[in-house]
Amino acid sequence: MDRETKQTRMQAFEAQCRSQSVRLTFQRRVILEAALDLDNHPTADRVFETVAKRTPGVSRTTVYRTLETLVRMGVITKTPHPSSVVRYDPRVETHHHLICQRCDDVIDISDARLDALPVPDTSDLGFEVLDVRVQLRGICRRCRERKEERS
Amino acid sequence: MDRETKQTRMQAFEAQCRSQSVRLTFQRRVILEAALDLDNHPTADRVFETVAKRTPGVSRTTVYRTLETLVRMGVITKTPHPSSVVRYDPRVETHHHLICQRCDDVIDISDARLDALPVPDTSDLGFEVLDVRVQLRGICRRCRERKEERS
DNA sequence: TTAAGTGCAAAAGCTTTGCGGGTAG
DNA sequence: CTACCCGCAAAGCTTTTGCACTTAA
Repeated sequence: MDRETKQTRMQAFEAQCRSQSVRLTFQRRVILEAALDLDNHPTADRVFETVAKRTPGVSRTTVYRTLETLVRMGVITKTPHPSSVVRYDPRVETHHHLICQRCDDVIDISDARLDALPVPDTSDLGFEVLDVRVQLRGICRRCRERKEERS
Repeated sequence: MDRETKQTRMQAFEAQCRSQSVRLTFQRRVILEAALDLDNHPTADRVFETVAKRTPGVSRTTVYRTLETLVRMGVITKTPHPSSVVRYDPRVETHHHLICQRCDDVIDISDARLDALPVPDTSDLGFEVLDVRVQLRGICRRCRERKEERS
């Protein structure tokens, strides 16, 4: 994420902490900074490693707890992923995913046409739709090349 | 899943086992049957419980291993889910999801208009798209009712 | 000052692995 | 017959919890 966007996001977070009386601690700032720097849907552990490199002493537990706090605040999100590890996503704006069926890798893409999809009516289910995202499921380049090798 | 569809699926599985020389064991049949009977993206553990009720003696390990085998064969899929537990899905045809941002619940929906979405061009990324699915992210009925209570 | 947050250690899930015995083809 | 599969027990990861100490407001 570019420096300017990141700075804006950090300021928004700080403002939100003040307005919601969530304590603005050193750890929370560092953890959010690390999350904003990681693309590709980092796990809590990857965020922990990044934080640990920059400022040793922050505990793994705090990283786990803080990421959940940030999700509840709406500052980051959890992203659906086929795997037994929670994935976080610092991108909060609408975007879409390529999902490899073979290696479970998830790649971000942007596509204006997909952003403009009409929202189907789900009022009969009582579900309030806030955001529409598309998954393109298939086989990624690496897996395709590997498959061709074998044949 | 209705009896007829299930029977067709079981027969297709058996045929695939023969053609790919995958051993057709008692356990594999029972585990696939249980998975086909479970909606709502069962975890391996839920499949295990269902199998255990019907035919005690099948081990949890075998359920974990077999579900992975079925995924590799393309008989079932893993479905992306925001949580630290793998979710399987017996539905292999295109369908879409409502994802609740508050409780992480994932609800299946069918929508012909969404099925017909144009496939964006991903050839520059070397990604081969096989299927397009949509996530409608928002708040489910139960969480909305709970929120209103609080206010 | 004090309620909220943190670190540590330990517990609690979920999933995988190694291995001896069993079985489908 | 024999390569593949199963069950068991144990290990390996990821995530959560309880509690005493620290700190932002």
